[in-house]
Amino acid sequence: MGINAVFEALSHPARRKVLALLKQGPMTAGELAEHFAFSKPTLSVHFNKLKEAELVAVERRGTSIVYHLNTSILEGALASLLRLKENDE
Amino acid sequence: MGINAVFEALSHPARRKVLALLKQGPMTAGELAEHFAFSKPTLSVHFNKLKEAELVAVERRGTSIVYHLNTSILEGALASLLRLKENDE
DNA sequence: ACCCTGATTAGACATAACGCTAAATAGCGT
DNA sequence: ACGCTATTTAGCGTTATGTCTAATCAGGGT
Repeated sequence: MGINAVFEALSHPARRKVLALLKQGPMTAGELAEHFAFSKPTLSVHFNKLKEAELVAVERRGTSIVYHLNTSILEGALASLLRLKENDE
Repeated sequence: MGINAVFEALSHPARRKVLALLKQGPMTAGELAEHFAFSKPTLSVHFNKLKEAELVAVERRGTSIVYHLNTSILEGALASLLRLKENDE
């Protein structure tokens, strides 16, 4: 888990697009789905990978499920990439 | 290709480790291989994905092949992640 | 030309990813 | 309890990934 799951999750364009949409604010699974041509079950699997990587957090609201972006995990990935580029150490 | 190939390439721990090793300076395929338990053919496939993503550049030197880190592509990935986190747009 | 060393390609295999449709689940309202 | 809506899980087929061993290619030296 951890950083591996994060990079794995980031490696699919649809999942990065989900993150980009969630940057604007929380959205339900259905609202997110409107932005894709994929079936909802397919998207559900993508959501799940983002959740496993903790890139998104989930909140149930009535019959809907709201996804939130978790920026702190994104910062972890960012830091990891920075470490590959920087001169220190 | 482009950014997708870059994130794909980054999604495997061995490939990120290759990049980390190359950060210290260029290395031959054989030198890189000493740091892994994988067979050389397996590593060769990983090198190839890094090359396709242009995260590394290749230079033949006699009978050896020297791999160099390409930091500019890393910056592209960094910029892409930053765009997912920042407030502007 | 031959051989040695370094590296990749070919072939095989197991596992996982990705997409779908159809079925199951969870919560709300009546 | 029933039905409605929102979402996920199950099952399936196809394609891609990751690993290996064995074979091949490329360059240099004798």
